[in-house]
Amino acid sequence: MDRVFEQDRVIIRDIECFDLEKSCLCGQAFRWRAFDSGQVHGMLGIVKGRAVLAYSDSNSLILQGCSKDDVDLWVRYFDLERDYLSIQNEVKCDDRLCVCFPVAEGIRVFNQDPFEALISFIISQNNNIKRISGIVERLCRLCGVPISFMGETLYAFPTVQAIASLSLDDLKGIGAGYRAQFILDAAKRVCDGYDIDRLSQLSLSEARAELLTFNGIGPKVADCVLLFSLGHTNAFPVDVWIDRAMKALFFEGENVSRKELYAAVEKLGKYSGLIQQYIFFYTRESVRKGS
DNA sequence: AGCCAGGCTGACG
DNA sequence: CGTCAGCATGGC
Repeated sequence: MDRVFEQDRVIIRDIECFDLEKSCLCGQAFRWRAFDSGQVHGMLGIVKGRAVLAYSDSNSLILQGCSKDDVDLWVRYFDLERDYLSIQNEVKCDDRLCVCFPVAEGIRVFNQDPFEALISFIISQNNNIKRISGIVERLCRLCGVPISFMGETLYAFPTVQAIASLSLDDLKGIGAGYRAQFILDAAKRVCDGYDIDRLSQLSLSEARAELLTFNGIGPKVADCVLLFSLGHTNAFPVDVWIDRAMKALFFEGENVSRKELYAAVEKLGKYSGLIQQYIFFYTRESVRKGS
């Protein structure tokens, strides 16, 4: 995985197992969208206030608009240093999980900003991906820092202070509904000094217990934050899709208790969270195509 | 027109 | 411990 620097872009070569579009649109992050610059077609995103147009060319990832100083940030974000080849191969050898491929081939689990993940997944509860994306986007337009990129204005995910100083009506105005209070509570708590990053140092169960003390955060949202932003590759978010899929794949379609389900998850090992993304994508994809 | 969505809370048994 | 209504909103 070597890097080539050009004037306004960086080329990262020799990347295996990376389907950029799938990874950006599979529901783990809510701010990526397809974009056509006229010259290249790729994914447009903004992370930690840095905008980028990312696109693939054979085994290379090209980041247009990326400065030299930010390459490490993106390598970390896209989880490019992890060996997904061996993880995928192991999953393919599992009789119950192999059905996820090649549908889910190339999905990588991103390392998002923890505060953004915290707020985004609070919004995600009892909600659908399209509407979640809309609410997050309106939140960014409401109080995020504007950035000019590729001829348009993008908005960074708001700072902790920016969200903490919103009113309940501001949040209801962008469609957050009953989650408005949860968002505000979380932002105020972080603004008052709660250290989210510290959760990456704790064990999974300790970190879960911490997040469960937030108003509006339960087991599912907690695991999303831990998996998608804090490096807990064995956090395993169970939503309605995963619940159905796990029962179909592991329990012959029978209804089992949450405890039994988590026992099966344990056996998937330290990368169960990554496997969860394969299952999630496969399940939703097969529903979308009908069957 | 209803049902559902990357669920959680509080009440109740 | 498990179950369950209620919750705001809009996509389908």
